[in-house]
Amino acid sequence: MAPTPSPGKRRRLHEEISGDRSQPQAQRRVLSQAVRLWVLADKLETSEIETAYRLAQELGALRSSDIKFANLVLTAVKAPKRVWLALRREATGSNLSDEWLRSLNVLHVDWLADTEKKGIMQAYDAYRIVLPRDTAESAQKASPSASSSSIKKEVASPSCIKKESPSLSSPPSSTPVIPTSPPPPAWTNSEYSCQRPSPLRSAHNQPLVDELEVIRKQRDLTSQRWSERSYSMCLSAIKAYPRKVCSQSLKEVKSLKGVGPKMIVSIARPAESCQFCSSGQIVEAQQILSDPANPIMFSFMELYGVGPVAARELYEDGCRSNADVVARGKSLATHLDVADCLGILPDLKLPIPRAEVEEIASLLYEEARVVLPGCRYTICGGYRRGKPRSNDVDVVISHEGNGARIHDILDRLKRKGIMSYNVNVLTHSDEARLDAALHLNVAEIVVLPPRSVIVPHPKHRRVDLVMCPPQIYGAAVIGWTGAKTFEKDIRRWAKLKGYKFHSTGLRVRETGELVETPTEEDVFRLLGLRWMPPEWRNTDA
DNA sequence: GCTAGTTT
DNA sequence: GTTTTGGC
DNA sequence: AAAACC
Repeated sequence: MAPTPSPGKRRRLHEEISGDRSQPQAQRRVLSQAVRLWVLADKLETSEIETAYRLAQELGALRSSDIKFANLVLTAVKAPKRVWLALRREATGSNLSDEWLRSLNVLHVDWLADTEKKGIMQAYDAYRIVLPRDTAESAQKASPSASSSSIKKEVASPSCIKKESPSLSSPPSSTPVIPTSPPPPAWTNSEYSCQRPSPLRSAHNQPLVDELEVIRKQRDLTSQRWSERSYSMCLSAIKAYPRKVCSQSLKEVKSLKGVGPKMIVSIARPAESCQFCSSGQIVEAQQILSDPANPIMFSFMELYGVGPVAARELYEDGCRSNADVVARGKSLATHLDVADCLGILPDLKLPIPRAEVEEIASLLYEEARVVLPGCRYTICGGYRRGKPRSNDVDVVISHEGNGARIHDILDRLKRKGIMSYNVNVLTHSDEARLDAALHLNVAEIVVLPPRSVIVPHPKHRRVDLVMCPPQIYGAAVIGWTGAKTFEKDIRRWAKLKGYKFHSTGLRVRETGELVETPTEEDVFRLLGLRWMPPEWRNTDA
């Protein structure tokens, strides 16, 4: 069996990496901290090695104190065999396996010089030193095509994309989006994503959006908050851009709000040719994915209750798969019992089809209407934005000034065996002194729907049940519909207009006075925003 | 019961 | 050059 | 990382 690469210590994030991180901030960040460099000493003077490290750090990369923390190796040696022997020599002290060594990108030192000279991270391929393989190893190299192609097939078959449109007939053409009553406003180059329509998938630039998303996730993983925000904004600007990003449109792309100089360097060379168009890839995104640690930590972050810090910790603890996480036996979502948490974790990762979202929502409504006669409900979240499959179910229910009844609803759901876990109940009585009746309550629960035609194989599903009075219903529905960047921008926009926007209501900034918003349209009108149908709020990748 | 940090 | 970036 | 502000 192929031994897993002495998985133990791949690296421990930035701690072991002596990168003078106070310094490279304002620098030309041609490289990023995703590059952890180690230089092979052979054929280099001590001073040359030092210069290389210094240059790499100046360009924004990290200097690795030991090969075991690196993901990029530079060498002046060109003979693959010699490089391979030197690497094995270096690796013996750290007990690194051959397989581990092969996961490194080994490049000629010219890569660094050229990267500096051209002012943009150069693609690896032209500089790569392909490590030789001895015959014993080459046997196991041939096989994995079978498994990888089957995975690819599953990913590449999003026939799901336009599968079920809920009520209306299928769209005529172009974008796989559920038709909506009013057409969205025309595209504008705005700093605020809430002012322009964002489709589920970009008709012209989705591959580019996906590349940017890789970098965004890496910034998230490494808790670089503002950089992550910048990539979110850039990505949503390009997602909404109604033309293809190419050398012809480059001039206009450069003028897009949220697409600054660094992003332009990533997307297109300073010259009029376009890096992305020619190679189909952004070098840094490929670099991030080429380190096997990153996809693993990204997948941990998809688990309910795991954020950047926990993902990094899991990896450090030696976890490499979902099964490892469960086997580790530590609770993740802090409000769930360890056994419960680990038991339902696999289920919670599975996407929920639209029909099941609707089924679960009506189950909740059946109980809610008994407790709160005449209540209304709206299914929000990704479902409302037209996503073919959702990660969870968000339902906003109106109540006539009696949010305390949320516990009655939960009791009923529990008695019927629909609610399997109560994760958390937030009774958010924001500014309670000012508006005693205006409560917004959120129940974060896990539901196991009964078997039915629509749900032939019931799974545990995450459900957010939101209850609010009619006066803030519009704000709550906007707040729980998303997407994330849309929410952030509508709040920034509201600030600009002298309001404070929150899912618990729209308020005048100065006085804190509540402005009633029974419908979403009220919020848009009061903020001076054109109506944006939910299907066009897909600002995130 | 508090604070700090993390996650939703 | 400094501040803000959603706001709990 | 970008943009608005000063």
